[in-house]
Amino acid sequence: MSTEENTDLKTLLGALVSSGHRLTRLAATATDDQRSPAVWRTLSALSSYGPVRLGELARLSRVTQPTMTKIVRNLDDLDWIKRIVDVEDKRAWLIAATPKGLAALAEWRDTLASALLPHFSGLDAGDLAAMQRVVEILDERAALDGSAAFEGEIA
Amino acid sequence: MSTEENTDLKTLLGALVSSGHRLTRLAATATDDQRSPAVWRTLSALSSYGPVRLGELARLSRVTQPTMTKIVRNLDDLDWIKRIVDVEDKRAWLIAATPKGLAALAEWRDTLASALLPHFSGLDAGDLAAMQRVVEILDERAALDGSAAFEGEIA
DNA sequence: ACCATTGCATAGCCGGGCTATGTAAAATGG
DNA sequence: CCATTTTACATAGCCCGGCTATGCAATGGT
Repeated sequence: MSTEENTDLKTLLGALVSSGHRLTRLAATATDDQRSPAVWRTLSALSSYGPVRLGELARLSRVTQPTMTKIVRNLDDLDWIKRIVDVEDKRAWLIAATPKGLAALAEWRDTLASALLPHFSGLDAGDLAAMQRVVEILDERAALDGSAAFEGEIA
Repeated sequence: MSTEENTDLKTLLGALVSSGHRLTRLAATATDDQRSPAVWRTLSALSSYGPVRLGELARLSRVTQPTMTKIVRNLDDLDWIKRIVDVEDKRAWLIAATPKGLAALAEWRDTLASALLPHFSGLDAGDLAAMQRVVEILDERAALDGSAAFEGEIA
């Protein structure tokens, strides 16, 4: 991979992050959403990884443990997660999404996507394919396990 | 556009927003960044639109005016923006990015993108093209003017 | 048994979000 | 011209998600 290609990828990555920020605000204003990205991100992680320790959930979400403690307390109040005693370690909690939480996540996605639809009308099949591919790339590369595993393979 | 295609686009949009959240956290942890997405988003908007009123900047960024007042005060303290008296209206300020602010934005993008590169190694030209296209779509559709203009054209 | 490490909660701070309110300037209408 | 309404921004207060630092209890190692 030449320097020029690296520069192109670099430029793209910077632009992708910026565009993502913009999309985040669009998403926040497109619906009367009372919850933050952190809530959905956390529920999404629980949905993907199943019950995990609070500290591990923090790691997966790339936030510090006290931050995750706060988020989890919030989700607990909503009955969107439940705490499970980790029988192997009395210090630890396993955090699991409840059916109510998963339903809320699904509903959020649906409501949000519906609200965003008008902003993205008129895209052709090629555009959809591009979006699909980028989602795949991000899910693979921005996920902690995926990223770590990939680096392991290269190194 | 059939219902099925709408469903696919809906699913994609929801996934894209989620993936974007994940990328945001990756970006936040990939660098020792002391500034938030709001700072960069605002500087980026000023870079794109040139000097605008504080209220208009809030609108462009999809946040409320008091929020933007805070962000602008922050940027002002850093000498990354300057306030310009709007000669047409004594109540209003024009907010412009300073060269120092624009340099900081460019440096952030470079530093961030460099830090992200290892996570995204091994992508092929098709992947880059997909990312390029998605950035274009988001910039066009998530931007306030672009989105509004497009809706106007359809209606 | 003792000590270091680990897991989570708490404390404190900051900034970005919001709604509500206040002040001054500008626009509007009689 | 003047009273009223609207507009532009600042301030206040609240909440939440970030962080670092610290505390307490459990666990692991020697």
